[in-house]
Amino acid sequence: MANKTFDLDDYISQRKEKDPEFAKDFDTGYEEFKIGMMIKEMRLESGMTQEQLAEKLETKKSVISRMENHSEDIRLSTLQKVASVFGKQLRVAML
Amino acid sequence: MANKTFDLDDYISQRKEKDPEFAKDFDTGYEEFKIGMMIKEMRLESGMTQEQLAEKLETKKSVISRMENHSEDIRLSTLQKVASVFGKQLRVAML
DNA sequence: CAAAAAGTTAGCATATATGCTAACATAAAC
DNA sequence: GTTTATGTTAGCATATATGCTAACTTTTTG
Repeated sequence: MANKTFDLDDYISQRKEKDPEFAKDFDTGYEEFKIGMMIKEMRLESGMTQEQLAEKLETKKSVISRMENHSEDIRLSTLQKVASVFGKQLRVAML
Repeated sequence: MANKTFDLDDYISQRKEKDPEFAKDFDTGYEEFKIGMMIKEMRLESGMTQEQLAEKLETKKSVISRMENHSEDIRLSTLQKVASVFGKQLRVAML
């Protein structure tokens, strides 16, 4: 799983099958919820604590917690910073 | 071309080959520049003026121009609104 | 259990995306 | 070449993402 491609929509659809509660939240339109999930997944995969991620992003753990849990929106530049910490490239597409 | 998948990185690399000036701008790190290009491409493909797009987004044409040309960053929610106007789904991935 | 580590939340400060107007520039239409 | 449509930019107002601290909760470790 170290170098997997994390596709958000795939993740969502798979998880919706297994977890009806999750599906409900997502369908209600909590878009940022999934981004937070994504960030958390990547952090856990890389074995980091919130504080370690925060250090790499030159911020504080409270900021990471907010991003993962209940931030309402996020800037593209912030997502890019996060991606780069994980050695990933951010890709944005409309399809 | 009506329903094409617009992959940003592919677009960038293709264009860099043909247009060294563009490549220079991109490599300098103007990340938002490419998002603006993407929005403009989609608008033109759908045959809209900036003003028409602005109306659908309930804003003004000056906002669209700024987004397309020299905005420095953009919120994910804004990108989602734009995508939905074009009947597209926004996809974000780190890979 | 007790202590330590990790994560959460509230509240406020600051930076910046977005909203808007108005003046201007450029291109299209006639 | 003069309207008309379209696009650009500057300046300012407003909304909100992000930064930070401190108190708290939860989990982990011994």
